[in-house]
Amino acid sequence: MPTIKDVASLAGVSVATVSRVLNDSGYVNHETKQRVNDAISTLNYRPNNVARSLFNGRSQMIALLVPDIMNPFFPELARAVEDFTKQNDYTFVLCNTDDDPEKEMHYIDALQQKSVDGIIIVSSTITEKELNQVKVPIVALDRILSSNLSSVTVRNREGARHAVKYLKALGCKRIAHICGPENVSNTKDRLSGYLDEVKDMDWFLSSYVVTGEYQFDSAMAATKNLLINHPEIDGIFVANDVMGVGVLKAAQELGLRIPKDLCVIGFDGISLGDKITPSLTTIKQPIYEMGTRAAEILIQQINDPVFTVQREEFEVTLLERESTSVRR
Amino acid sequence: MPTIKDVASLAGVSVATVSRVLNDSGYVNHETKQRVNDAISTLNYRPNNVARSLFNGRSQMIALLVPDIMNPFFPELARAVEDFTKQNDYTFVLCNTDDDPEKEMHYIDALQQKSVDGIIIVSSTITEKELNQVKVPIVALDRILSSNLSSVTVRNREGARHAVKYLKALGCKRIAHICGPENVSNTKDRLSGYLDEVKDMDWFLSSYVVTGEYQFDSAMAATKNLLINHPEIDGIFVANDVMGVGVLKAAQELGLRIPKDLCVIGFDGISLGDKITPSLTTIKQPIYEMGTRAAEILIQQINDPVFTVQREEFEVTLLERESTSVRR
DNA sequence: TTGAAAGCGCTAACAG
DNA sequence: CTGTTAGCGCTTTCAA
Repeated sequence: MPTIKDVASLAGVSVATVSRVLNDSGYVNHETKQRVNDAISTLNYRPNNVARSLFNGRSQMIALLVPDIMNPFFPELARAVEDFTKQNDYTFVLCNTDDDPEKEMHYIDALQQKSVDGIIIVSSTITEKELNQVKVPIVALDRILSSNLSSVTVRNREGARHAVKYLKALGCKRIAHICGPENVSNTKDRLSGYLDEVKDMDWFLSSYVVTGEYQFDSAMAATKNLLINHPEIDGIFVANDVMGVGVLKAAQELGLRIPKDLCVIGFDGISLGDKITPSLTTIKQPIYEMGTRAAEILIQQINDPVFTVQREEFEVTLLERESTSVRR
Repeated sequence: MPTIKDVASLAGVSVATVSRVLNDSGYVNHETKQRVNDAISTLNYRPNNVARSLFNGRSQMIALLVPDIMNPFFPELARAVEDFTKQNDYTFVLCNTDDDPEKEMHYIDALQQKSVDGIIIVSSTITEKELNQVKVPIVALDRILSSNLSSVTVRNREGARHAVKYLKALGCKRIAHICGPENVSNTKDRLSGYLDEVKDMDWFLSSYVVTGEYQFDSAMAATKNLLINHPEIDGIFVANDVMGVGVLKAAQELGLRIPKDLCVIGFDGISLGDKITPSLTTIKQPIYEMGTRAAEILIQQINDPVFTVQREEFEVTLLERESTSVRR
């Protein structure tokens, strides 16, 4: 790998001059510039980013920490963040934390030791104390972590209410809810929205709420139990789409006809929902816009040291598909 | 952020000594070590990795470049690489290239400028010329890129033959193939395996092979066309599972009963195949083992400068599920 | 308009 | 056993 010195001696100038043309800073004679650029291309020189980072303390690198890379929601989110950060000349890296506080802190430490410029994080487990260890700008995505942290989320509670109202309008008489892990902020919000709509119904039972841990397998198992114990259930609001797919699978294995016997509505709007049969009706989040906005806020905070917490809450929309729509 | 100097002065020693305890190298008095460690913890000192990297030219970072993070195959692969690299004290980063040569080279450049220690790459588009730009150890995964590059792949041709033989054994009389993009090495191998088994059949038509570009949407569209033009088709071997899901969707939209009217078998063995109804029979790759092995080879090449190309080819297995098995 | 030199934080000789 | 010092490759004063 050639260094700036090699370029300098080939061009017959000092390293300072090379640095100037590299960064387009200060004065440099047009001809000299030419010579330097020639040297750069004949040597195929690339500035060493590590040295740059060491000097100015920044790395032009932004990281996204997600809890579960196998849930398609997060790759979709990652695409958005990647696109936006790339457009702004940052290197984007994606890290998977398993929602494990240790892995999370490990990544945060490692990234900071690499002078990462900023972090976008989807987390439920991180604590205020750990957050204080973070010296670089940080934005919470999808979940709210702390009141003094910028965040990008959606109107979870309203979305949940919308889902349940919709099931009612379809004629569902007994509506259950498969929720996420209880420590996740959006689990609580979506559950609240559900309860808003059903808690005063005469048919409501607290056993209509079961957890699926935001995982396919758990959701499938939980649904089978639920439907066996409560065959009267004719509608399920599921707190995310991956679990929604699990609910459909469980219902089909029990021989239920969707949506005739059971209506199912998810939450997220991942493309997987449209790939399966029957396709999954859902409350759609503007995933791409959310990722983009989080990246935008982060970059803004990186550039502007004045600390201003921004909280952005996106609207959600009902996306009607086969798991509810063809009911007759 | 405290530096090694701060630690040194707090502990009343030189930076060299601090460095020694940090790296556990050379002799250092037990008591001194204690003092240094105390200073480290009171300051909450973390060594600056950038400075380390600048000095020794390594970053303890390994990157995986994948063509499509939205295809669940790659997150599954990434999990494996992540786990293994992490166990070996590397920071793992995941980069999405879209199989776009420009994005690919952009990442490779950026990573090298960050002194990345090694790269695992899944690519179809990269050329020998670009490969020569890469100065760090590199391992090809899932696809073969060049004869002088280590690689981890599977027995694609044999797997494909196995798939087709299996369809025949089930009683399929007209078997089609949905293939991947033609520039991908495993597309060719899987196609060859298919042709091995069908090209001499009296029923075989070249129009039984159509491309699905390894994408859900393309595969779904291609399948509809295929089945409308060739209603006699009663079995399809699909070159990957994501397309397999698309084939099932297309067939169901056409009102075909699976597997009674049409048997479908995919290739990959991603967990998605088991989440849908009917679940997708497939030729299963040992995804986790492959990712692990690629990481292992890479780390070996990082540590051992002696250049030895390793080519590892894993066996595949038939995973029988509902898209073929309940045929009667 | 250009160059010399200091220093970003760390490690590894080399002395002592 | 410990300290001094020279860089790793780059950017940025400060002088010229």
